[in-house]
Amino acid sequence: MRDPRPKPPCLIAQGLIAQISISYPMTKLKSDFLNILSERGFLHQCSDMEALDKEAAAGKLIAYVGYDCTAPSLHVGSLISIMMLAWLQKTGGKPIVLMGGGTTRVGDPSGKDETRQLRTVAEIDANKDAMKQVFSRFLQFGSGKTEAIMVDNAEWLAPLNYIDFLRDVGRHFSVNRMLTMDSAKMRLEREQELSFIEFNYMLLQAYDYVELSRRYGCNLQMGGSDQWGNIVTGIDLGRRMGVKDHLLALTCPLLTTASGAKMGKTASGAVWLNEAQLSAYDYWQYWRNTEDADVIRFMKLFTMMPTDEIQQYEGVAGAEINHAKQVLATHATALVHGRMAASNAADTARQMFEQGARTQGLPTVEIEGEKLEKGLGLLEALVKAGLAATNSEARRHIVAGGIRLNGEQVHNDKSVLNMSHIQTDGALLLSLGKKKHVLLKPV
RNA sequence: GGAGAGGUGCCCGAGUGGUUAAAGGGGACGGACUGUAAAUCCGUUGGCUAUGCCUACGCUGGUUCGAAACCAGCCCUCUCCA
Repeated sequence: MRDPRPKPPCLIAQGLIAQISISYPMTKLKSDFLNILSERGFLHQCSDMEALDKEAAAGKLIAYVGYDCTAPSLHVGSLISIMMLAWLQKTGGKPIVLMGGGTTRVGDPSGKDETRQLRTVAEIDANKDAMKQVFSRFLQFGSGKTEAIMVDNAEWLAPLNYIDFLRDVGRHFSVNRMLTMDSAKMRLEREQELSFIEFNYMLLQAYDYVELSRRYGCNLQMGGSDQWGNIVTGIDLGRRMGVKDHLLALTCPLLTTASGAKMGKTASGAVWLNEAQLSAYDYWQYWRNTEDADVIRFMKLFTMMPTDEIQQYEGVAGAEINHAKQVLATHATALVHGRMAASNAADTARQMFEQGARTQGLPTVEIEGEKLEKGLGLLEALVKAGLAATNSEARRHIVAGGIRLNGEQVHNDKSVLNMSHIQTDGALLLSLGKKKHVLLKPV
């Protein structure tokens, strides 16, 4: 689509985050919402900063973020947008959590190298149900003015009729323009396939925005910077389809660590928010291992710590930065798993790493007592504990000197575990490297 | 529909009949050093009941003592043409 409007003055080039604070010094922002977001480093691009500030100050923001149901849990990558919704609610706006029950059936090509396999509807629905729970930790749901609501775009997308949709919505889209958008351009440049179904994703997301605006008066869509194209397309579509509200777009930067790695990926996969996918202890560990250079930035983004408190940690080093990481981990974990779980994780880690003492708080795996009495091969035990994917991998870890049993390095890959290895706490401890520990408990 | 190029391990990418479980790089993991950080250095990186066996270079067959490599058919991607 052509955009007939002159570009809003605040529309900054991608990647030039710093410009926001230059062109919009904090004193000029009237709303708490934008002041907080700006101060904490959430802002990347905005379609009309002045209008957004005005609406926010007047308490008239109704904003949505869409989440596709591609996995049984959200992960750290989605956390930043959840935080934006939480801040919105705290500052008098109304958050809408949009579950992509419909759009996930199509698949978003944005930022993806290649087509992902289509998911079954049953899988999508199961994912959706599992994903929901985490939002209640961050948002107050209800029907009040600032209470959050959750909707599923399958509600209006699933019943769409193809011909009607083409005539009502499709005619507003220019393929010429769509091909120039980042999501499509990347595939085209890399000579990778972009299937028609994915190509349609943009239309559906644009239509979502229109529908949410009609149904709930939604006037702001937020998301990661990779969503910019989809979001402004929605704004455009809204104008063409006669939406009266002034629709707005706001994106946050796509986060990488100071050394350039994508946020939220570890060896064992994504950093999931649901306990079922990743224990609170491991979640705490993820944040504990933050790089020095990221601590302050992450405190601002992933905790609700007041900024003056965060400032105390600015520029610290050595033992102090280590302490700061613990504070970060505990605050971040408390948001997702609750205060209890967070402080338990912190205690467990303190005992394990600082005192070298094992505790019951470590991830625990149950094994058959009978098997242990007969003698359980170390390789099998490591696989059972989840410390190795296969016997061969377990063997390699042992040979490399990465495995410890009750704190003692093991060198023999033929070692056998039995009841004599059980310690007074009724379990035995297997460790991989310095950081991964699992208690094996006979049942 | 026609012509050409291509499909190799988690990713990129070399290999065009025989020590090829497949060079090199990236990533990841382990070790050393540290602060549970970063950087650096070293090692590992298909599976198994393991001096051997099985699986693997898009799929299916074929040629051969022997195939990722040669042949045929099919599938998929890209480029140009219609």
